[in-house]
Amino acid sequence: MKPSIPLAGGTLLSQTAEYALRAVLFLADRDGAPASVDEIAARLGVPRNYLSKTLHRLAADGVLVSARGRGGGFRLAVEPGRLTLLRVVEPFDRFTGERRCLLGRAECSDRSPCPAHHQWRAVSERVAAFFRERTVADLLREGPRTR
Amino acid sequence: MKPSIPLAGGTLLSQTAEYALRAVLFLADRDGAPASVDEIAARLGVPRNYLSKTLHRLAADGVLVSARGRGGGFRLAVEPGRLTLLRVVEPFDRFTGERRCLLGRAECSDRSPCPAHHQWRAVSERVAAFFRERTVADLLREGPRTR
DNA sequence: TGATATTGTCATGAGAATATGATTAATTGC
DNA sequence: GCAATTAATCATATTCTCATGACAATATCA
Repeated sequence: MKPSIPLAGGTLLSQTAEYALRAVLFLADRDGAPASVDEIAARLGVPRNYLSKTLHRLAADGVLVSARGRGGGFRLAVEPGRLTLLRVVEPFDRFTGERRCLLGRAECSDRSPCPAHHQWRAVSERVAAFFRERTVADLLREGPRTR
Repeated sequence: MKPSIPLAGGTLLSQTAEYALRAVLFLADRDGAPASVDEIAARLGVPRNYLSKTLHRLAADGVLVSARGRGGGFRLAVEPGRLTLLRVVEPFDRFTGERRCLLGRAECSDRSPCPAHHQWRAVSERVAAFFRERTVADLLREGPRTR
């Protein structure tokens, strides 16, 4: 298996979700022109058949469109500016907003929080919001928008 | 295996690291008095032998102190105010600061960034900073400090 | 010394994530 | 219709995570 190449964001994304995101960004850069799995896999340096399944899944979810035969391949099914990162990533990594209480309290919610609740919530919500709100176009646009 | 109970931080921590963190928080609350694996496992509702290995690892890393025999158990080896979350979590989840370029650019660094670089860095660095800078005491202290 | 409590270690297993290779199915161009 | 191209699928392998159960090692107490 892959030895220990660090994931793109620490522990933020599984390998599969990272492949998906990178493939989508690659396709978004080509603006409409379809690319074959072979080409994408070679460009990204990821295993071909594994990527194939991943892309197939994205197509099933309406993120990509696939076409067989000559001149076929994959292309975006959604305009980059309307495609959130969450849509790309959620078929592979479950990004439930749910959190479990770190202190193991039976009762731990926004209304009756344990001491760690708000701090913990703040970080994980920040990450969730990033994927929920940023679009593929945002990532390709230079502006930092570091918020 | 565990079916689909959401992890404590979305995808931020592995199950193992979450066990470790919760155990450490539990111990920090007891202020010095050692607790046995049996007790901790029962309280947290996590598998006993698995937790045992996890705690052993923390002891080997100097985060906990273990003692066998009657009256033994585990206790913190470090004052909660000086124990960062990173020290608790890093034996299990690699939290390297490294990131891989999402666009697959050969050259992608802070100095010559791809368009996605800064935005991606901002999120993952936010998470890394949380673990690096917050201490166990911080999590037990009520204050939101939501920064 | 012997009973008991406790951590430490080992063997093993199920299941998920990741990966590879071979084959099948659909589409296009000639 | 035939060859080429390309996605889709299938079978299988490898490695990692999470977990369980048994037992060994060590410390305490009476």
